[in-house]
Amino acid sequence: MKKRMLKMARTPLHEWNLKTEAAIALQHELAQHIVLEDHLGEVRFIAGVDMAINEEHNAARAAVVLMSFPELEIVERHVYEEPIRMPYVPGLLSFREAPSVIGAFEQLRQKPDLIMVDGQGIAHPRRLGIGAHLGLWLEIPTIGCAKSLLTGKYDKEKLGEEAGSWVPLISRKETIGAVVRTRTRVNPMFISPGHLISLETSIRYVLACGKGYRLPEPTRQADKLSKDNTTPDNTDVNFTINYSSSQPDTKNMNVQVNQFKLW
DNA sequence: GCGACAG
DNA sequence: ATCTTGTCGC
Repeated sequence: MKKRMLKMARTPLHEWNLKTEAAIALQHELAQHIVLEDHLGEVRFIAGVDMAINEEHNAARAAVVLMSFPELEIVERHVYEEPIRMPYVPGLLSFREAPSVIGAFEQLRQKPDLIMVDGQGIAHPRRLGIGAHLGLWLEIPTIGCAKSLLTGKYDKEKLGEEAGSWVPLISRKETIGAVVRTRTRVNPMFISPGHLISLETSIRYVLACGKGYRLPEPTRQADKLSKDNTTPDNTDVNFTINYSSSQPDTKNMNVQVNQFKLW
């Protein structure tokens, strides 16, 4: 029997296997469609996504964890693995990671109201970091939560040491995000709206998802799931492997597990 | 021309 | 991203 999952099946926005020049041109084009006003309804479910790479096995593993809000309890967990498609190129991260993340998202039963992505939102050279790109593709509000800076400047002196303090991230005279102290005396996070959300609201949700760690809980859980080879928890993990990303439905195995270690 | 450069 | 031991601080 087949499992029901979200059918986001519609005409694909675009191809993913593009040459550098085409990818850059596409980012400029897509950035024009980003909406930075809040288009959120009641937020009951927030998803966190992250990736892990295993060069040795040429495997890319994407993880998505759906959590209830504001309780922040795990509702669903999915891991999607496939061959690595592209090398990492600063500014073109989404072309390497988004396809896998989308594969993981297609396993979700419950559609999230908000997504926290590991990487930049619009705080990107062409204003289309992976957070913004995923928001456009999925048509769901997204927030970019990066652990380091890609582009932009900020007043390091004015950033307080206490959790909750933040300063704007500026680029070309414009505010493209915020440098947020998510934990006292710990390196800040670089937050920027992805799509269908404002910067103020983005910061609000990131702080509301804080559990005393540097990473907001949804992202932290996804990070753990993509890296850990075992999951000694209560909730099961849906593990899907696509052995041929070039031919999506050729070989695909999907299993429920609570213990896994494929590398 | 010279650096900087998410994960 | 991944590698990789001990160690400083609340």
